[in-house]
Amino acid sequence: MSKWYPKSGRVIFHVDMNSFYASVETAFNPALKGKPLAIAGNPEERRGIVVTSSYEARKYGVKTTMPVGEAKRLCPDLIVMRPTFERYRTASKEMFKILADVTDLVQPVSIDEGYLDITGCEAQGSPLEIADKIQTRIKEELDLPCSIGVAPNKFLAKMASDMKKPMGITVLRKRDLPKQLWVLPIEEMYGVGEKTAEKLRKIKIYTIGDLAHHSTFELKQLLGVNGERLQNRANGIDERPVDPEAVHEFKSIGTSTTLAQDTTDDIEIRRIFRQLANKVEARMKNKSVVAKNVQITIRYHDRKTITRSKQQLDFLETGDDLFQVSMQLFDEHWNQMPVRLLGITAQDLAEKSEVTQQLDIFSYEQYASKEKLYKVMESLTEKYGEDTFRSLKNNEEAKVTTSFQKDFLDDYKK
DNA sequence: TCTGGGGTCCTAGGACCC
DNA sequence: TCTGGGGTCCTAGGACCC
Repeated sequence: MSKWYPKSGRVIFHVDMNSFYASVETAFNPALKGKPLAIAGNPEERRGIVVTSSYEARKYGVKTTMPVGEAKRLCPDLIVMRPTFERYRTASKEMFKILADVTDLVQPVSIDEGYLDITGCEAQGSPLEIADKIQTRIKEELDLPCSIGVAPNKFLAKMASDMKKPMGITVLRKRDLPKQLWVLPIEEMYGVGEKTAEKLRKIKIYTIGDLAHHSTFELKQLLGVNGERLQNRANGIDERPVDPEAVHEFKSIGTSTTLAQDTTDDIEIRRIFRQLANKVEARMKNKSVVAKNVQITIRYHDRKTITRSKQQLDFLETGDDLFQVSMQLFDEHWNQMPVRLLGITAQDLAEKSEVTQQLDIFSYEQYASKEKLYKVMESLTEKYGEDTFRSLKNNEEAKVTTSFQKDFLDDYKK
């Protein structure tokens, strides 16, 4: 084994693209190079917040989620562009192709970042050499900057990639924690947001080091299971594997829109729900999934936001179904106040193929008689118990169903 | 200058069953 | 006669991340 690799444990990379949208636009149009650039929505439609900005713009104090008006005040020469997601998706695919050349153990976590587990890649060089090769290729082939964190686990790799930007490579080993990690203010820790930082400061935790050394009992009381998890991470403990399959295991598909103007108009609201339903349908079709639960989101004039959801008896897949359920939820729960945002989310998703197969088993057309179907259902209950039988009907154990079908059901079929 | 849109995970209460 | 404790499902909301 190469002397560069630890004798035990893993070597994890976190690759983080620097100001991704802005960088892609600049690669696409080099005339933008060196200019203060912000990618943002349209202020006329009340979508005018900065999504990403170039480093030149950041020098002026331009930040993500800042309203465009404010950003322009801070930086009068700011170039503001609408996002072009197709471009970002293309660039993202190319970037992940380069990562896949190093190892199969790549876990994309968003359009512009991912983890790699390069344990056992000695043949390709030391971790630093591999990181450098990745960074150089992404720069030369795609003209895009990235930062890479190199560490024994995901959390440390994530924190490390954040330490030198743009175009940094940072190694963070266990022995580096006191000097590199523990000195950071608590709000810079991944997983600690505004609310948690506030709670932690109240018990005199100001740095990641303070968190690492605090009473675990008190942290659990304050933050539940998250307290212990955050403390473990602060101590450099994080066993989560790099999972290349995780990207396929999505749990919901949703879309929402902020209205150009608040409204109480029934017709307008129906029209918007219709559009949202169609959009969700298209994305569900694209992934070949169906949904057992539908959730709507209503944000009112005062930004107060409610969600309402309903579990369905059957799996839903058409835009019509989504629209009907959404309108029903809306009519039941809308308080008649002006609406700012509306959304639909399909939840409890299942593969369409599995559900279809599952439905087959319980649809009696394929059996010689109704009695035979009943017999099958009885046997299923006997074999698996009532709870499992219910699960089968709910398609939670399609695999059991499949094996059952093989050694049992055939006898009863036509 | 007023705060987008896409997600995940966790918590907590009530219903219901055993 | 009015009472335990455990487990799961459903619903709503909150925190966090990019």
